[in-house]
Amino acid sequence: MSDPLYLKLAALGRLTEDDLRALRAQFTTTRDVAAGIDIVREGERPSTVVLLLKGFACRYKALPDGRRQILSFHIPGDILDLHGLLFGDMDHSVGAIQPCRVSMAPHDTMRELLERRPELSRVLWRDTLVDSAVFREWMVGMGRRHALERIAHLLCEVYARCEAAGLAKLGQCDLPLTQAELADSLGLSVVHVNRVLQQLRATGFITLRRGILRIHDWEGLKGAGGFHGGYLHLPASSQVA
Amino acid sequence: MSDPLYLKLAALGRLTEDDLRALRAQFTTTRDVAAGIDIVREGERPSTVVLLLKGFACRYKALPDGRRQILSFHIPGDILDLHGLLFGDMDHSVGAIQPCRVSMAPHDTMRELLERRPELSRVLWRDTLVDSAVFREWMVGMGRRHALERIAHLLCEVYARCEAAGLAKLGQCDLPLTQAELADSLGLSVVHVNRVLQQLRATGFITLRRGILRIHDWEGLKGAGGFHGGYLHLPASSQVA
DNA sequence: CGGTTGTTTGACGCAGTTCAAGCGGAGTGG
DNA sequence: CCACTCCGCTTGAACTGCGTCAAACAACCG
Repeated sequence: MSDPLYLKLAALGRLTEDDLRALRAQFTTTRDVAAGIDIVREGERPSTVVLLLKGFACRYKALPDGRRQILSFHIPGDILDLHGLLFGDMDHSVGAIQPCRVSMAPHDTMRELLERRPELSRVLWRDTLVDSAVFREWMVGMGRRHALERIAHLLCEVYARCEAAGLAKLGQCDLPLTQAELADSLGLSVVHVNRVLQQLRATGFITLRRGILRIHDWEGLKGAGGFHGGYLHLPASSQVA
Repeated sequence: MSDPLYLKLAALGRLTEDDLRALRAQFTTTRDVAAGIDIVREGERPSTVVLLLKGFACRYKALPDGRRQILSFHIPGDILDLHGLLFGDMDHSVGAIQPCRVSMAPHDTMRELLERRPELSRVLWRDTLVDSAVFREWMVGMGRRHALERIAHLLCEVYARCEAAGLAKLGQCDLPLTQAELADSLGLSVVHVNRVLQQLRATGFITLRRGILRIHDWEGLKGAGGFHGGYLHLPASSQVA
């Protein structure tokens, strides 16, 4: 089935067709969100779980003085606020980077469903653990990798995930991020991101224009970023790494 | 009950006495680990879940060239590798900072137990989500906070967690970390950590000697680190924040 | 075609790193 | 009980990766 949710969850456990359909059926309503608008906001107490159907989104936290840190990027098929389902409130925001289409499942029916289907619970739990693994890898980057390694690593990660989601082919995928957004996700300044991207282009590893990322030398880029994709727990079929 | 596991899990859901006892009973064997030794190692496929009973531990990832990033600190009551239970393999290591005592529960009986007790599953799921929330906060620190804010924030976090676990009193708790370990957790160099700690001492916020952290000005330290403890999801009773 | 948003460039400054050396306390062995 | 060693802490000086500021440029959009 081509539904992005199916593709993703299939990699995380042995769900029956029935489990999948039951879960998918929870997402009853649909909403479009314009670029730059928040899908879930810090401090809110959401009453639904949000599934991203179309577009790029990002998880972020803002400091009172305007600094902000992007915590993760999300692509179609990602569930955006399981945290809210388990805790009731959000300690961070999720914003639309492109115009996005999202779908909502009410918390109460969702909880009932998970109660009845332990394997479904486990798969969603694993999903949140993969998010954790990505957080950890980003921490390594921000704490211990130089700007160039950090950027190269991020590009590898995004590409690998897009490929697994069927959103990339032939070394090419969407990457609709401004350099400011890249900077906020990497803990760098816009100016520095700009200069390092030029380096990566000059080396011939990538081109990045108009929101399209082309990887010309996957091995080179992987090497530059020290990327090993195991932590993403992608299905073996699409193991670019 | 004074068991550190009970204290912790009680804050994460409405577990029955029975649930708690059943979970605790899973941890059948006990092992002592010397300081500096790994409790779980990256790449391993552990067959048990490890509960920390005594001592400080840290989660970390090492880069091939010797750089390393500490990802989180752990105190008694923390379960160290639920990731391994859900995925089978570890993408990072956990090491003992002090001499530690740990207890092990076999994966297979653990899985059975969770199958039978959905509320227990949910509580452990929440536990991993709190870890995630801490990761996110650390990312904000490493990406967007200056050294002084970062260190102050970490000290607040550790103290708040120790207090909730009954390991702190009167603004004082154990912090058996070398400055090298602090540096590796904050993405800084040892030298800089040293200098910034002196600043914090000079301001009168803290003293830190022989592994004992004394906080003299909680509000001041909180302010310096921009700390708000909500993300830790501690029980309201011990909400220092 | 003017306004807005994103990219690029240059010059300069600083927070934090690196290197190198000295210091102090704790453990060990003679 | 002292000498030796190891490890962690501290200091100073020089260096640099990256940030900041400021301005020009390019692309998009109504």
